[in-house]
Amino acid sequence: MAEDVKSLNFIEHIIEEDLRSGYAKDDLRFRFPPEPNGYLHIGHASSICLNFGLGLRYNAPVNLRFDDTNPTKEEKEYVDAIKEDVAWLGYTWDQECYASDYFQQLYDWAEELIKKEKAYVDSQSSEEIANQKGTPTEAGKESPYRNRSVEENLKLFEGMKNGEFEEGAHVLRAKIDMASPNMLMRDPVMYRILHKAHHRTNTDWCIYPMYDWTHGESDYIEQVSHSLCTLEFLPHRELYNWFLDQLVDSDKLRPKQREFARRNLSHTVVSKRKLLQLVESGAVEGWDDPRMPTISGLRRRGYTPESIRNFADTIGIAKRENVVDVSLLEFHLREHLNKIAPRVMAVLNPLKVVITNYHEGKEEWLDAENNPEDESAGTRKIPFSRELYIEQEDFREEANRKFFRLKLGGEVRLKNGYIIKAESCSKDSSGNITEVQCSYDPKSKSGSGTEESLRKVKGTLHWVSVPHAITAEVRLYDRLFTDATPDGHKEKDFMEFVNPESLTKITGYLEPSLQNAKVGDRFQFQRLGYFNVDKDSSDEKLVFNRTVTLRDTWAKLEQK
RNA sequence: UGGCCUAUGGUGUAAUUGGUAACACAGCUGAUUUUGGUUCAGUCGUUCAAGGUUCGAGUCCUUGUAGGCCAACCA
Repeated sequence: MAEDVKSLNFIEHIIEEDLRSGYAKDDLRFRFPPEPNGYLHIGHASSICLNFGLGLRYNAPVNLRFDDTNPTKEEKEYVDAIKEDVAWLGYTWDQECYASDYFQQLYDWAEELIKKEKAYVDSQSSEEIANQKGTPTEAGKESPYRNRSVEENLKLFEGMKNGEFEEGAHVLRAKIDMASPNMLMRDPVMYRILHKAHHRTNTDWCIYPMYDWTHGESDYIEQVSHSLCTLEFLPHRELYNWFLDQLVDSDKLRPKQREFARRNLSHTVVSKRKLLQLVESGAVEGWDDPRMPTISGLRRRGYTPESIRNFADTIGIAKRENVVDVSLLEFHLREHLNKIAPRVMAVLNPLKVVITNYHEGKEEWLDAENNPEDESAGTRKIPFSRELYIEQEDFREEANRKFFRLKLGGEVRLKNGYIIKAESCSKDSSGNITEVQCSYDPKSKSGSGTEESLRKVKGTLHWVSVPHAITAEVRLYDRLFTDATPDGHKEKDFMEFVNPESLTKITGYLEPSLQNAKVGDRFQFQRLGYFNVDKDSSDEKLVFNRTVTLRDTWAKLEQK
């Protein structure tokens, strides 16, 4: 513990300070409060990791609370997806809560506020109320209904609850201060009438509480100690506290709200609205499209929960605006996949190689290491024969010394196999290379221990045996946006930056051991990248997603 | 032109609360390597500006500047 050198973020400093000033460690409790109106994305992951990370750090419970106060947008489908995503990230919540479970308590408290003349029923239209609100630089005007009697307010409020009025006929407002410099304090709406069925309470209620009236009170009911939200809620804190002031019991814990900056990721967007737009416009195929920065998209793409948690941990949390480079996410992804992904060979852009001095019809099963980073992963057998596929870009008729791959007259090692030498090549009528004829050194077999096998050859290529290869659809993903900050341009819509080449589907040739790969299985296709089996796979057809390429210093050299 | 928040390498985050500005990524060199992967070694580069307090300021004060948030019966 004393060796824990990890520095604290500002939230942890606040908690440590609270602890020092007498806060009992057992009183610590956190919550992750999603609204079930969409899918979770990488930005939420940061918040999830923050709250659940705090729970782990202080051994404190963390509730999963659905902020379900708006039946017009919320659905059970989203509740289920959110639970799946949080669990997949590896976290266990203490209680599964719903703001809708507190509707009765909230209603009772609202009546108390009316009795204390801290709330009133306003019967104006939303336009009228908006017009009276004033602006940030000028005070608002008081509603003509502001001073209704307690009795009348009580009666009207009950009528609202009982469904006696049309939507929009009345609202319940807190009576605070129409001249406050904080617009949120200008008699905010607490309840509106909505004749809509709710995903949990069905038609029990036809009035629904607003966010501000619900959130802090839910925290209080659950005795959440630190209620963490994003920066745009900072002005809400005054109102959060005002509501608590009206009803907090001094022998109960009083929650405190603190705000942090939402995390933005380069080359993507993290906003439910924009994500929805991508789905509805057909730019992607759904919420879990592997190009989406949703948790479900990242999962399908092949990301591991560990990599996302490490990423969240590294970027930390603060109060300033930020755009985290996606390469940091990819670093953590590769770091983890490098440790766990079995290596296999697959050729994506095949070029046939014929080993002219290898017997026709002969085949050998060679030993191949499954993961050089993990000895316990063991070895497997891969077939070798006279006809092989290598990558087109691994052969050139001529090339300089920097090109470590196959060229005419040059030698190269076939991974786990033999050293071969390119003797000649064939071309089609338009000059494209169609086949390379090579000779092999029979004594150079990998692992045989012979002098020849130990020879240093600069290049090593991956390959598959033509007669043994199986095929699969391989989906190559590139960044969804061509710009680092697609939604950071005032005069251009983010949709203009959608990368038209973010998905390429090709046929790949794979070593036969992949025949039995299961949906979700992750592999490193050697020298190419990490791939996983997509859920679109069937018994007849394998589909692989490219999760991320390997780091490629050769590609960088070539660009120069 | 009201109120509030923020400002540290290219990016993100730290700095024992006033005491040598550091960590990770990215970049660049080189070594190792049967993956141009991994690993290892090295390297580049930072406190928004101007004043002030102080022996000493990223940290405190003043004034600027820049960016963000706030006028939904959304959350």
